[in-house]
Amino acid sequence: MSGRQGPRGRPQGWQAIRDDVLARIRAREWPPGAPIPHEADLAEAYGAARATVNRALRALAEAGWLDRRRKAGTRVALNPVRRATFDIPVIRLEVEGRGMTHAHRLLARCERPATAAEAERLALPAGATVLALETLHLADDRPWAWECRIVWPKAAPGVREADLTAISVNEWLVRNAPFSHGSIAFSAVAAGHEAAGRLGCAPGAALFAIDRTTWAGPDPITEVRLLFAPGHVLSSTI
Amino acid sequence: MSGRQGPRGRPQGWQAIRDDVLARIRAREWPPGAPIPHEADLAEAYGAARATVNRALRALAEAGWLDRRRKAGTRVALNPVRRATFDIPVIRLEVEGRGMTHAHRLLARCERPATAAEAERLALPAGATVLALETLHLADDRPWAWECRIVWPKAAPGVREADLTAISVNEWLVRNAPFSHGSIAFSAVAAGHEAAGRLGCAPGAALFAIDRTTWAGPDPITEVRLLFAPGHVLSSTI
DNA sequence: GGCGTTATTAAGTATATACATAATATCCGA
DNA sequence: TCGGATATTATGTATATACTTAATAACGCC
Repeated sequence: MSGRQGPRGRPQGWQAIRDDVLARIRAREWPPGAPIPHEADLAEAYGAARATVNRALRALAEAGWLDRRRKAGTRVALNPVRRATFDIPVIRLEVEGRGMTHAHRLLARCERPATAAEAERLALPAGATVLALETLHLADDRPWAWECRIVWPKAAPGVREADLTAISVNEWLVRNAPFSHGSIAFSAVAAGHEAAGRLGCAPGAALFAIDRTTWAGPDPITEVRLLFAPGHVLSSTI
Repeated sequence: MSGRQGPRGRPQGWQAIRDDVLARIRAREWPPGAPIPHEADLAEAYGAARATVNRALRALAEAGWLDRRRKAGTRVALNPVRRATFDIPVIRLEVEGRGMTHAHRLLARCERPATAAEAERLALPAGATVLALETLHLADDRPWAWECRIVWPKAAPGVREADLTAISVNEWLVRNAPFSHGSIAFSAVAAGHEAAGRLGCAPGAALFAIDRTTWAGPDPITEVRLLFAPGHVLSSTI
């Protein structure tokens, strides 16, 4: 949490109000569940306009510290749900961001009809053909992540023609097939024989997995499972 | 992405501007890296005040779609970094949210000097005494997560006296020792013998792990490792 | 007392205006 | 031509004002 800095490194303006309110919440001056003064009162107390106070309180509400409802007023959140946010960049950038060099190999590429399960999950029309791709991402020439993906070419025009050995599907899609929404799930899975072979680890090793599905409006673009080499850690600050 | 709804379910006001700008970005009318019109121009184009346009563009910048810099103007983000945000509630609420009943058992509790590694990680004073706790969380009477935690009582006054069999440490800390910041990391680890025993799974099974450290200003509050029973999935929408 | 209508309230949004700030662009002198 | 001072510019923030909206509270009727 930062902001415009005043003479002694303290934020000014709405960020100062935000920080002061947060300090009072932390100090239990306004305990969880308790209502805090109205915007108008706070505005007067801080000698600021209501819009400025609104900006500060809105920021705290977005961060999960306050619950705000029209007419009901503003209350300190009862269950201080903390949000962890993870940036999900292109794999290449993730690797390079750790000071390693990235490379990828397109291990397999074929067009085939979607399986029943895939068609179900992605709401694909019956008998739809998908592009199935298998990519190995390398960091400093060592296996980093194994990517198994299906793409629905209808929702990603141009994939068929793209040279996916030069640019990874991952990156191609990010740049050429913007999605409107999707889901992401993290889990831990035991390496199967195939994964173990790809990633150069023992079968049964604990692997970090990311499953992601993305959509462009009503159309599914892609579904992917990423299995990372053992030891992978996804971290963030809260 | 939602907002105030107009007659046909379409957002109004600044959210309409946000959605329109986003649509143009998606349609490549403003391709990645390209500058978009100035706030003042957009305001005129949309027939709105600059503050309203500002609100819309700020929202898109926070979501990672735009890069904004004073004087330099506003550009479509070159690397559309998508952010996944996870709510990190109290474990009890997470379990109950899935329609199961939560219970916990305090397996161990002792006060001991911090190990060298712990003191290092948490910047504890030499020879500091920490409270070490081991808790098993149950969902519908089946193991859900195994929690190994150390707490620095100095930064969490009252923990020593708290009845941690009635309320889990997890929840006690959330309610009584608000933190200012911290770190969180997700990974996959193989179950050791102890974890396997606690969670009722085979040794070597792939477990989803969350490591978290929280601070109250300069003081470390707690460090915890959560190992979830096999099959645990952390999901979110993006 | 129970229930539906109305009044009130506090947040949400929109606007015009003004000034601040951080980059960039320009200019000018050595 | 280089480097530093200066002007310019787009965003960032603050303000007063006004109106909207959702939810609660009050009211009055039956």
